[in-house]
Amino acid sequence: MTTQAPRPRGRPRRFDPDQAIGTAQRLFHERGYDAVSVADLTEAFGINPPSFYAAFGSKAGLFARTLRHYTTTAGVPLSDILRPDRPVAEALAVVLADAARRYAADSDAAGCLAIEGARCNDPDARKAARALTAAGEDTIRRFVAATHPEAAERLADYVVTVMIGLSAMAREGHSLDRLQGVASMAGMVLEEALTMPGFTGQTASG
Amino acid sequence: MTTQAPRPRGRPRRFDPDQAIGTAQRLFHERGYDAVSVADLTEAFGINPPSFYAAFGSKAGLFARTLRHYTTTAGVPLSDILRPDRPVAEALAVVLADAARRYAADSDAAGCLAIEGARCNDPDARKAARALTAAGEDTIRRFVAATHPEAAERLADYVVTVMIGLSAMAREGHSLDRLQGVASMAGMVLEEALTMPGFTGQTASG
DNA sequence: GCGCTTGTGTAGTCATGGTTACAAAAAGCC
DNA sequence: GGCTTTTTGTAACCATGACTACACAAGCGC
Repeated sequence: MTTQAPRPRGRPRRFDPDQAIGTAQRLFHERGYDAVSVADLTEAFGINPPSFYAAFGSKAGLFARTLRHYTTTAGVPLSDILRPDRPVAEALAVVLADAARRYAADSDAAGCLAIEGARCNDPDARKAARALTAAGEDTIRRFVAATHPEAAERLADYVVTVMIGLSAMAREGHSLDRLQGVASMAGMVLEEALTMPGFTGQTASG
Repeated sequence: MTTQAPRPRGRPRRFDPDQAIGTAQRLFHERGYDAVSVADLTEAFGINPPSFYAAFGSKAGLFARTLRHYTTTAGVPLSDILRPDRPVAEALAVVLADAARRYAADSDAAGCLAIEGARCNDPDARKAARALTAAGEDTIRRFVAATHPEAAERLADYVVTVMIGLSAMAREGHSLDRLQGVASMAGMVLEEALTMPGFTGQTASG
């Protein structure tokens, strides 16, 4: 239902940028940002470099658009899971379980596109990916802070750390079962950590 | 005290390979394998490419030697911590706490060289790094299996996942305090997971 | 000193990878 | 049908990066 105005004007495009973004998402997810070259992309799209740059500006630009599409499509739906009325520990456990499931769902495109993209070697692409992961971290922290302000940073740090680890383990080829095992183990500590008074980080200092 | 035999034979080296490995370790740890070029290395060593290749064979070869040096120098000493007579949960918690401390100790060289190296784009370098991380994972799994065979894989997966996450968080610049907070939180679940009967991975399947 | 061995310096090769100049093509507008 | 607009295809450019050919230098054994 993309409203398709009368007709743009000049020579019509020989390819569909939206469809290309889907192809790009698959390639970036399978091989990682750095390992996908512009040549790979143009070949997969069936176009030549000038069309690529006219449509997307740069490889990092395409990646930014791809990330936007990914979050609304295949990423962990944090805003849906972290409803304000939901028990905090339970909701966070669901986030971890959902991440495990999604990251291992497609063994050819394992892990989280944003988390993995945040570690690539291109500054622009990295920045785009980090913006997404930072937004996710903020969402988690604010969700916890609404009811447990003092535990928010710690719990958000923990959940994000485990998610990053899960994404890496998924990319190493670990099975869904093993990821789910880690996620469920990680979830067990959430309740306890919430109700722990004065838990401000020095418990392991001895 | 490196026994310095009579004299090697031909023209003497203008540089010390062992010292170069120390320099390489710093560079690789600071910037990551991919982001360090052979030109960077030769410049840092004060030599030219032919000397580099004569001494180390390839960039990945140097990295392999650097990793060996790293494990005996700055890596988490798993074999020392995971003594067979030690309570399992306590020992694993120490591993996590030690990782947090080490990964955040030097903000210019954050995270674990082996864990991060295992995600680089060069197949040979990746293989060398993965051999190390796999050995570490095996050490953890066998340590747990000695007393809790059924929990070994799950606990090893969990500890490794958190360590990978901690390394990533350290590289994002998170403070020592925050990493220690995550590590101590992650450590809280270990005891419970050990004593949980029939905990074989299906708890989150509903 | 002469040959042998080994390391060094100069100056490259070769591939890859992101990006672009330029002219031709394909449509709309009038 | 000409003018304008936008996209396309060919063919590059330019930088980087891993690696090497080759001749010379510097030590040892004799």
